[in-house]
Amino acid sequence: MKRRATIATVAEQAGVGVGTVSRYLNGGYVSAEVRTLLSQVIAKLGYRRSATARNLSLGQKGCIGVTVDSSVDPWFTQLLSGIEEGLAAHDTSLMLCSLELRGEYDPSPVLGWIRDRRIDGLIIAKSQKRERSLLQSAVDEGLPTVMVAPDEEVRDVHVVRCDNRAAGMAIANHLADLGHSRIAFAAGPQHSVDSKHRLAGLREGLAKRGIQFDLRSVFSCNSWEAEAGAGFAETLLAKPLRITALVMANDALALGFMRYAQQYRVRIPAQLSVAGFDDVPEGAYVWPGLTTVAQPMREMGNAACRVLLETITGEIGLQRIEFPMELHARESTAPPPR
Amino acid sequence: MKRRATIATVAEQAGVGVGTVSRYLNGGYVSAEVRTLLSQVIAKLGYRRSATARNLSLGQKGCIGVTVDSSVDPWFTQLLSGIEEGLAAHDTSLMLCSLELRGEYDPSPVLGWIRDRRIDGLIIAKSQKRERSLLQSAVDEGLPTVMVAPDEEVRDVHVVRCDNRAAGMAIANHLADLGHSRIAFAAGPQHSVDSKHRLAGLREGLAKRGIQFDLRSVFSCNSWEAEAGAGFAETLLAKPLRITALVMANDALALGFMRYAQQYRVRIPAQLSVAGFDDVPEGAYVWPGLTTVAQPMREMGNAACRVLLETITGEIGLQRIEFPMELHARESTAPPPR
DNA sequence: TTGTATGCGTTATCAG
DNA sequence: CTGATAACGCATACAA
Repeated sequence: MKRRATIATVAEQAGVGVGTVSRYLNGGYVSAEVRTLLSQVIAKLGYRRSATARNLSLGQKGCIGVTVDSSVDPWFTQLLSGIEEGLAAHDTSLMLCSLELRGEYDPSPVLGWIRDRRIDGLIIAKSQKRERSLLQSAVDEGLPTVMVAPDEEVRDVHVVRCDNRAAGMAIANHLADLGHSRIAFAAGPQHSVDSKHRLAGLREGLAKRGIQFDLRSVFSCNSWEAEAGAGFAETLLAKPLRITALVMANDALALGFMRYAQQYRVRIPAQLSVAGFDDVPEGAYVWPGLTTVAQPMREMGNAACRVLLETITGEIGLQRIEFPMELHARESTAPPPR
Repeated sequence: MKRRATIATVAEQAGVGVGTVSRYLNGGYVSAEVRTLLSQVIAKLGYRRSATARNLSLGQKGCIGVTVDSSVDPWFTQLLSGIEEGLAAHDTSLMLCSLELRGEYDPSPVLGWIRDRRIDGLIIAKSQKRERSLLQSAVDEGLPTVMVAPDEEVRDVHVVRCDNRAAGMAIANHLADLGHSRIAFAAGPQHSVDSKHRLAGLREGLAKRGIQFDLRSVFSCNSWEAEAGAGFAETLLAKPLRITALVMANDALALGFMRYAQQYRVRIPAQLSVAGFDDVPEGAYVWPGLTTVAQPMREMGNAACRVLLETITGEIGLQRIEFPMELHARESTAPPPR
């Protein structure tokens, strides 16, 4: 098996200098005759330029990193598609790393990316408190970084997120329109600002409609996972229902809740309306379909990508992009029982 | 902002040669005193070695590619976790690329990886006929490749897959045990060998139990997607039900079917038992929970990774690993109505 | 054990 | 427009 052709091989075969070949490859000055000659030689040799060598010479990496708690998360998966779309036609690859594997949190691979400068930029999805060290490293190293839907307040890096407060208000209006007045909210993780904003929006929206909503109607699942939603259902449904509508802090919780509720013969939405946030795909593939407020995940991924690439090439100021969320009313909400 | 430290900087500061520093970094011969000296200098300078330069010198890339139709697929997502686990502690990164974005099939990014030798190895998940060109390129370039659950017969590269025929038989026995005798099967894409094997196993299993199963009981969805399952439900349920149990070629189809069926008040499993294949997470989070035959996706990912890494370093013969699938009986199957 | 010199494949600089 | 030549940062024979 003979050695792979390099730029030098091409130059030699064509009887020109390597500089000329390089210029040809990158679209610089080169005479028409040499141009056709080179295209032939390259085709004959099957030459491909080495991305590694090119990146070394250019001082870049040719890829960005994307990290998230778990790549199994359907929300993230949608975002990822958006990022991939944004990357298409940009000759930049995507490196992926889950922070939590087999239940163990280990950010060291990503720290490795950052320290060893393996990536030109970094997208951190859905970060929480524990991602602070990661963020700090990225900032310290001056690595272009964008956070998507961070679940904390963040400065120093680009942020792409949604208006969770408005989303809460959208749900409030939807439930008020249906005629509900006895409504409860089940929160996510304790320190989640997303959960807090969604609740705040809900309260504000209900207040505007003249519906009172006291703190005894606020429960907590302490998690974003479906299991927790099912667990909450177990405790809530153990006692007689005092509410006609339940707002879960996200879709996963809502789906977990519905699964448990249906198992125990609670009729949704006849007895109880249920709503969530995010609009993960499963919500549309259960019965009844889950009413929710959608995050435009793909658009967010696109935006994150665009901002990151622009930061890598030129300089642009710190971006803070906020997308609206959109109510998707399906079958899990209906007028309350009389 | 001063220039980044290189191996030369370290060597100079420590008053040794670059070779020594390199050896220190890679665990070669170096005296104890120099060793401690270097560790101090490196810490003080905050030196990190460049992955790019190292890879250029070593003639490797330090990362593998993973590709699939769509990274949104929950089946793939589980596999991906397994791959990530297998990669952990191997100082190898993972590049990801979906073949189909916005509904357009475009393998060129992956072809770019292969031709430009951007990756040390490639994992192709769930490949179909249209991935043949990709596979061919990989083989031509001599790139270590493993296919996971290919939906065709494949030679020339490593294969990690499941025993779909046995899975079909497992479903057959399960339904026979419950007392079903009027059973139908809804196939996936036309040329899918997985779908064919699952059907073959089902028929064989039923035959062994003395249950007849004619070709009029075989339908086709021509797809693996939930929408198709719902579409199939629409046509099947338009006529009076002649069957008591339905086996869908995979979980996504089954979930789509169930969603539609429940919407139109078909009681599952009271009127009709439904089963699928794969065991995607959603199957456990709908009501009734979906009876299915599980693929051990994480283990498959691990195996694919291990085989690939071994192929990259040493030479190992062509592997063909087959995992058993495992019946997960949940609530969507029950004895037939009397 | 250690230091030197060379190679890895490109790009960029700068005289021709 | 073109062709040497110097980076790019590291690994590794080979000589010391």
